[in-house]
Amino acid sequence: MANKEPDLWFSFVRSHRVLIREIERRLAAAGLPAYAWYDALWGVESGEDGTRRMHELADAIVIERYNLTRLVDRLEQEGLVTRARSPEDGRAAYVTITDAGRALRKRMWKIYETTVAELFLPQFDAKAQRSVSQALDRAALAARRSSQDAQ
Amino acid sequence: MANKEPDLWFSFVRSHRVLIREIERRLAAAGLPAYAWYDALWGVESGEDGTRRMHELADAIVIERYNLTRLVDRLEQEGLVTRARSPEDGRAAYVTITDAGRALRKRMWKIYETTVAELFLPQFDAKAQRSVSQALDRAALAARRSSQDAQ
DNA sequence: GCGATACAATTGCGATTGCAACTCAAGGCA
DNA sequence: TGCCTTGAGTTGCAATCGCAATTGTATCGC
Repeated sequence: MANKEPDLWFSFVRSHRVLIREIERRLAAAGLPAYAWYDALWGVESGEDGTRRMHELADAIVIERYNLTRLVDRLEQEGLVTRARSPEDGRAAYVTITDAGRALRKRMWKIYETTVAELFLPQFDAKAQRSVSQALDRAALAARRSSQDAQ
Repeated sequence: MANKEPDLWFSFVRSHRVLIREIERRLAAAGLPAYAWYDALWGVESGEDGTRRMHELADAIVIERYNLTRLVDRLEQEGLVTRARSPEDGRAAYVTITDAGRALRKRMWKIYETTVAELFLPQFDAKAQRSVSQALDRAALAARRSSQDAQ
């Protein structure tokens, strides 16, 4: 996949794809929606009163705004979230999770968590889990900074 | 993003998204094609005589076959690869990289490698790079096994 | 107060992806 | 040989994504 040293990087992208693919496969096999829905539902549910502003949510789950708009459209159509505009700031849009949304997220979480706990986490001991996750967070931060610097 | 312990997993997916996004941004800023093309070009180029069979390539770069068909369509249209069928096995299709394909891959690689070397790799020391990449490979293997077992 | 600028969210449209079905060739095996 | 199953690759169509506007609102400087 590369012609030099960064094996770690290629292990990173390859394992990511394979694992996501397997999670998607198990979710689909259980008749549940795609992985992206979980992220969005959790992003909403974890906000104050199960509510979040759109751009805050987009940032949290690392998804482009225009895609979030339409993802939330779909969630709303399924009755998993509701939308509201803010009286204070006319630009702001808020998303709130519904009971159905919470229930679905929980069902997805069972499969999602099992898969991660079975295939991914056991490959790291407790100490490594901490240090690797910190290293990845630093990388994410560096990347965010870099893209902001470039405007 | 989750409601329990697997912080490592969420750091993993978050950092992956942010990093890929930044790589895409830099490639686009340099007027180069998307990240996916790099993968495909490298997958072809790294084969014997710069040639690979379709399904072998799909497997190597972790992409679905039907998507590979169309990705190769686009690469072929741009003159970056050529296609050929096998005389021995009438089912097999071979892809071969062209000089233009090699040149483009090299140009992309400069940006790609710089980004990874700048934002990602420095977060891990040499020992960690080895052990983490092994852990990720084990996870990928486990996931592949799991999906095969399920047929 | 008013125009220029910045922000938040959305939308039109073309490109890409995912699923399921399909074509054609190989490999059993009765 | 003839039939059935499997394998490799592709395609039709619907869903989703990405880019470049667009709309509407807030804020800043004068």
